[in-house]
Amino acid sequence: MAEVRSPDTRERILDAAERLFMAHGYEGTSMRQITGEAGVNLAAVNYHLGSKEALVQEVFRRRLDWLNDERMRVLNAMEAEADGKPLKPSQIVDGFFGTLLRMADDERRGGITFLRLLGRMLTDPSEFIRAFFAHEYSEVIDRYKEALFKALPDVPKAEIVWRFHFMLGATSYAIAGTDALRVVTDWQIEEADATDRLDRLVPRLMSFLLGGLRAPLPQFSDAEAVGK
Amino acid sequence: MAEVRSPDTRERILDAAERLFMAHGYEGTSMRQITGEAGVNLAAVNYHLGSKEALVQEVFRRRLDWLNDERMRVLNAMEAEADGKPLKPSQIVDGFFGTLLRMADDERRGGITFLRLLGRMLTDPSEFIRAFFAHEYSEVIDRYKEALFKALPDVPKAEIVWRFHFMLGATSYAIAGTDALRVVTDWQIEEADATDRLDRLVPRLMSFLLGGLRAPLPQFSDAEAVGK
DNA sequence: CTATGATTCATACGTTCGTTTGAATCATAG
DNA sequence: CTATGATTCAAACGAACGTATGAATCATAG
Repeated sequence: MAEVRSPDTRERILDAAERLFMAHGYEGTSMRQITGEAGVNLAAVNYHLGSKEALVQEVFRRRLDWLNDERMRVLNAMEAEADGKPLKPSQIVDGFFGTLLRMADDERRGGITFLRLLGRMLTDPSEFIRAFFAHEYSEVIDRYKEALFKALPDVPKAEIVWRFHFMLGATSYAIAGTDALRVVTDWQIEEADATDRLDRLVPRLMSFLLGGLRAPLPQFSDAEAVGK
Repeated sequence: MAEVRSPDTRERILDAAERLFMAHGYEGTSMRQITGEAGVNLAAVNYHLGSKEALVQEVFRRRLDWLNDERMRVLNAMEAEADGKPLKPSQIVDGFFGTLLRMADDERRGGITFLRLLGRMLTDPSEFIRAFFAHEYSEVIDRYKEALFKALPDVPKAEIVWRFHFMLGATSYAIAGTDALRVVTDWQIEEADATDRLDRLVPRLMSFLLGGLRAPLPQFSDAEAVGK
């Protein structure tokens, strides 16, 4: 009885799917494109993965399992070192977002391709993709929120949850890097290389996130009188 | 010779497409779904709009034209009032993002449905959609960036451009409102109504954006220390 | 009224989609 | 060697896709 050994066909499918889903989205990528780019037979996806839905879930799972384990490991280590005292907000933000962003330099973990894929898919409309993320992320999100509650005891919990949401948005949009609105313009030479660009992004994004997290609490104008 | 009168068929198609693109994305929505929901014949889309690509562009154009005109109008009014002096960053942020967010209450402008559609589509991978946004937005983006440069003369321009990018990301993710990671949890009662939720979001988001915009400049680890 | 052009309609075209099938090929155990 | 199960392969399936066609229907001008 031969055992389920599965050569690199499966991995080549996942790699090709990762690239193509990043470039064209889930619905915009066909099985024929994937198997063509991977250099395998069309039927190989259904044989090794089962279906297109199972494929995209596996594309994320093989990266997110490591990422969220690492986030947990980092948080546990920081909390052990702090010995019961609250962590600094910057530590927590770095543990969650910094750990993600450092994946860009690690080609074994998908590198920048996976980061951009994740940034785009977090707002993907497909119901089963949203449900998958919610399940995959709930534990680590809860732990980091608790750490922030403890680090910022004077800020209402609801406020922290909102700001966590905003930080996620700024990060996922930044790493998606679509430049949909061509925000980065001519006189910014750069655009050298995607990885290189991310090196310069990370410290800037972290400053922005911390600035937003520690911003003064909003003033609610009575009767919702708009602004100003 | 009868003139091109076009009853409300065209509008009903655009309304249905707006809802369905918001819920299922561009590639995930079929012409048959759209015409079914609109209660019109399948061929009506190609007759009134030409093609699916032209349809989605018109869905955005009928809202974005007004939005970006309004943003221009607000900025011009503020600058006229300031009489050459720099504006306050909070004014500029409110002019750009506040004007967008206030569309949520204006059902004639698409309301929250259009806001969520826009938030999701800004990271859509389709090439022609990105090109469309870049063209549609470039003028107003440039004007607001210039206003920020003037308002924050001590901050390097590149830094402001990055932070504009981050603000866009936080905003589009927030209004997309997918809750992909179920950030808003149980003990937050709410979830009453989508519009109601947005009322509470706006002041919080504005505080966050301003906090991020005015955050201390990032410290670059030596080697390649870029700006500052 | 009739005539004209705008709009709607049922239907079909050709293509591409995700998936399945069954035979061919490969690797390994006995 | 043969036997067995894992893997690959070419081919096809039915369904759904975006689009096009030409006749029917409608509104209005003369």
